[in-house]
Amino acid sequence: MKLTTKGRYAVTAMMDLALHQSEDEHVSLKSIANHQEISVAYLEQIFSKLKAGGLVNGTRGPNGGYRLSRPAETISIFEIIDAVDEPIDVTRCHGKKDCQDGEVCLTHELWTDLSNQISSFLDQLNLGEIVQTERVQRVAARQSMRCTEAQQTQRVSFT
Amino acid sequence: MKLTTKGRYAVTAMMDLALHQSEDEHVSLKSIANHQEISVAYLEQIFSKLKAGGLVNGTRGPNGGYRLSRPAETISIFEIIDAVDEPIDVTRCHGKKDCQDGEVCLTHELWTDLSNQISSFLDQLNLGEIVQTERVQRVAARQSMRCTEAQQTQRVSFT
DNA sequence: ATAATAACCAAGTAAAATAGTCGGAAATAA
DNA sequence: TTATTTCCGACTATTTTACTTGGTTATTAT
Repeated sequence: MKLTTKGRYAVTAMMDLALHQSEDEHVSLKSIANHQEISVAYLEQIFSKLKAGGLVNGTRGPNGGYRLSRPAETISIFEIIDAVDEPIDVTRCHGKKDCQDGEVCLTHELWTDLSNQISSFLDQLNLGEIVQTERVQRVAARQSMRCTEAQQTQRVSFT
Repeated sequence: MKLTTKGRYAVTAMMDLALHQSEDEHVSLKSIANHQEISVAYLEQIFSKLKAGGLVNGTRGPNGGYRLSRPAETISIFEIIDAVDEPIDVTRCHGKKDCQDGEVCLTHELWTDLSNQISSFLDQLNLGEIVQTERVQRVAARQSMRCTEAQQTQRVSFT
């Protein structure tokens, strides 16, 4: 299967977006980088795919950044991972059923069943609900403290 | 996550074992290699792990080979993959909860939930049941034809 | 006894995938 | 016009995967 750091980062970043975007404000990759300890350069790569997948809109320039293209409740975790990683598919032939001599192999059905299982699980989870859970709120609170500290030390090192 | 060719081959090979072992006969890696198009050398590597995991017993010498260490109905797919691949675990910190600054990251719970989902799905599937499905029986029949052909050509090339 | 067969074992290796970085260009707000 | 930010393509080090190679040991049939 394909569930890599990139996919995890994508979901994390999208949660950060859902947590911090407000009516008229955009969230910059820099702030996400601060919160989540991911480099801006790598986030750029991830967001170019998220954008291509129609999940976010970006605006350039100062005070620019990204926002979700639609309400968090309508964005599933599956969509996010799907946009960023190769498709989730645990079969070897990628569903083509030509695993052995142009015909299905012994275990073909098993892997497609598993693929479906994983996909439907991730598909029923949406960003909005997850972001509202107590646990996520708690972690987010911790992160915004961290962020404030970071900005302070940064200010000190500049003067 | 970890679900690799090795894990797939392991499940395939175990199904082959379940299909072909009889009361007193062992199944050689060579015959599995013939059926499933996996090299004997690679199968050896896989079976050393399956053996270490207590899933199969091997006997050396002519007419030797492997057999399941217990009834196929009591062996789950999860056990097989677990024995051969690294553990199925989609979290980044491998369950240690120290993903970020020694504390859990935003998405930690999400990945553990997914891990559990996958594990329990694979755990409820057992070799015995799967091997008896019509689909598997059909593929197995095709493979034993293939095998007979192979043996015939082999015989020809020797004389 | 000996030859053949088959598991057992350790190490090495080529290719692919992953997880990033780097250097710049274009847009936009102050 | 300068700082900020997205946008874009290419490059690269590391890790993982998917094997192979070259042997050793146990067992059976002849």
